[in-house]
Amino acid sequence: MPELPEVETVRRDLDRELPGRRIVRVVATGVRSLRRHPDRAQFAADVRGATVVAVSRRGKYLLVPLVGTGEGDRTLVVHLGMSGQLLLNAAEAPMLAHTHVVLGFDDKRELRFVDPRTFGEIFLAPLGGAALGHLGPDALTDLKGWNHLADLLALRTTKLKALLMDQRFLAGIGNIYSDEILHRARLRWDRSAATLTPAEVRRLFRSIGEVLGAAVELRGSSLDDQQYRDVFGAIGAYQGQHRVYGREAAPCLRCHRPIVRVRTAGRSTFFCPRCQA
DNA sequence: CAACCGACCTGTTCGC
DNA sequence: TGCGAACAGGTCGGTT
Repeated sequence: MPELPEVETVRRDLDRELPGRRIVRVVATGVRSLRRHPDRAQFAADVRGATVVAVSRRGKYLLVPLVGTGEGDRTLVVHLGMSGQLLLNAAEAPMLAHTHVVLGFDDKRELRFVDPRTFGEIFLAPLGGAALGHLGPDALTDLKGWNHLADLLALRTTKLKALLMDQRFLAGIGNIYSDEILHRARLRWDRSAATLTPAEVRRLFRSIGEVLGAAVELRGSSLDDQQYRDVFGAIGAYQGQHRVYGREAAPCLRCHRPIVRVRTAGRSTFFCPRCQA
């Protein structure tokens, strides 16, 4: 479910709400959500009593550095997977099904990790550790210019969409935003990365920033009004700006020809065969 | 290195 | 109305 804009929306809200708050209660029941911590009681003991320093993000991972954890300071890392939500609730609010981890704060609020499909996870990592070492530059904050992107693209023969979604190449882009970025850049999903002209690299660079930036402004995409929610339970609004994703057979908003959907590597890709080349 | 596949899960939607 | 199949924003590991 959540890609960079959704995770960034969660990050911004949590970074406004949590720093300075102390964790006074931990419920750590989710075996799969805490799969890196076979000893969940130990995880709870390590987190209890710690104070949130800040909330940052790298790609689709949320990073919550803590001071005062069991064995020195560590970072709480959260990945939402396909169906994960982080909700900031009053302690007395009813508990949703599939709530796997609850952090109770010293202001009577709780941060709850809810995740029906359990593809997401939560774990503690050493501060500044190598837990996320496989990630490439963050697609929103680390791309310094179109030459930087040109350098990354050089020598890559992969298809553009696969490359944009490869978290080792650029961190944060998933199935929705890769399609939206490539449509805005007027590039086909199956173009080999190494064949881009300088003008095309520039279009791709601009499109990455514009699509992700606009999606963050609108607090992400909530496709079926049930899935992605921000920490207050509200949906995003960027789905109303989608130009290709979920629009099979609908007219392209640029050239009015029908949008086409293909399945590759088990997932849907939407594009306009006329204006993407 | 690149492309594809199944696996990991639950919930919702679609077609008969 | 019922029921199985298909599908869903992600990632990993294995195979070709």
